[in-house]
Amino acid sequence: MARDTLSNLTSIQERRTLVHDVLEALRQAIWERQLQPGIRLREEELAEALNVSRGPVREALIQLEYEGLVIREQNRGASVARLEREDLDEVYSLRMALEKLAVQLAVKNHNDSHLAQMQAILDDMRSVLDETVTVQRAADLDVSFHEVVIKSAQHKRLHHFWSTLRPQIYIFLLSRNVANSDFREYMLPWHQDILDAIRDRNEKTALELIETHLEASYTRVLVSYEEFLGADQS
Amino acid sequence: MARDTLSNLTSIQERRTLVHDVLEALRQAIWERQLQPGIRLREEELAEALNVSRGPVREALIQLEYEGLVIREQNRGASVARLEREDLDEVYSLRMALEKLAVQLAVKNHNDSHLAQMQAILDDMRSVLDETVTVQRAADLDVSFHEVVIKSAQHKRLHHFWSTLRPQIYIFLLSRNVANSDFREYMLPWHQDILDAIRDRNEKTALELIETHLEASYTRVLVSYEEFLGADQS
DNA sequence: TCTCTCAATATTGTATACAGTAAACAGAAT
DNA sequence: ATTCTGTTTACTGTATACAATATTGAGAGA
Repeated sequence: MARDTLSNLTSIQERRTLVHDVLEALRQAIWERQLQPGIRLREEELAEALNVSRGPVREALIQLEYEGLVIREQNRGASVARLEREDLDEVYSLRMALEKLAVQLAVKNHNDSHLAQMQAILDDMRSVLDETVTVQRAADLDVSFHEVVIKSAQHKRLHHFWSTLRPQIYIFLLSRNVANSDFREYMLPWHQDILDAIRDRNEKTALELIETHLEASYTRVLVSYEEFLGADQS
Repeated sequence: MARDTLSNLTSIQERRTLVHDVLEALRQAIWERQLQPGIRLREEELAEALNVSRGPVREALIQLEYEGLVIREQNRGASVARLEREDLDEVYSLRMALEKLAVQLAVKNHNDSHLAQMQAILDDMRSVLDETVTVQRAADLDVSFHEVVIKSAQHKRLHHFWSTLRPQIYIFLLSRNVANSDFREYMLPWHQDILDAIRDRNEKTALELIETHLEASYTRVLVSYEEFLGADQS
């Protein structure tokens, strides 16, 4: 069989494990607030609900603890993490440190594929300019752009650390009340500038941009997340 | 019963789980190179050797994967990670980013206990000035000083991330050929300066010091670790 | 009424047993 | 000889069963 025929086949979806499925289900449920902060996550209960055994559930909970979505205590089980204002501060300060390193490396190490991926996300943002868009969609676009920046740094550990932060970043972004003006005035131009600076290998500008951009993002999210926390109490 | 009576009791050693014991055993074995890079880590084999079941071993391997000491592949099991020169670069660049953030926060958030802990470690370093000292001991002192700096930042996630890096940092430090001159010319004065800057809340100096110090540490470790890798091949 | 003790219960920690996957090998076909 | 193919084998992935721990609540004593 000819080589090119083979390479035209869409690659087989890699075999997934139950841990993976459980992880996705739980993350999703936490993001959608079906599983609210503080709620206990009993291994057996989850296992029954998801039609798996305790093993995969347990491993998923371990992973979720790493991601900061779940708290586990010795002999006392797991519960959905309550993310307070201080957690927002921690996540964003760490994110800042990681992404600053990332753009510095991205300027040197990016390749055309990375640039294309970033551009594709920007195009997606542009295409939804005139539609009303869900918070999830907005958060997806935002997070995925930054993930490509991280990837273009070509630094395995950096990517891994950042990925660990991602689910929490996502939670905070979900508190925003997105409007179309967000995309027009904020998401699109900033990200475009960052992409340009990386493409032009302009380290200084890229650094300044990511710093200002993340500061601004933090300020906005701080407002909406505190609102959310306040509304939650009453 | 009086309050002070209670507070005088040394706190009960928290109940440890088998995962914890397995983790320590495996980390130690990897550090001591009893388990060499590339060697396969079969769950059942380890379980038998350590007299536990596969469950705790499996969880320990997951944790060790996070720490970068072990590689796990779908359906193909785990093996001891080979840390190459690029891994050294990754670990140190990340470490730099994290510790820079740490000292910035430490300057603001440290308390007297942290300063005392740092001073105690410096005293330990001073006390071994005239003895011959093992690499392990030198690495312990070095790493533990930096850990206190991280702790004094009072940033849970930062500490957690750094702790994940620690076992790898330790591996690299173990490649050094420590001499007493190291302590006299290098470990003691630099760490003392960093402590002073943190105590004096001098952010700028603290930042410059940690940066120069880690650069210097990287340069030294790079030499000894490449030597080690070279010797290993032949 | 309050505190203490002790059993009952619920839930995690651990062990064992079974199922599924992938590498390794031997034999057949070319 | 070499490539293919089926079978074996060794392991991880998953399920179930048992042990240990921590919380709860009821009853006894002050």
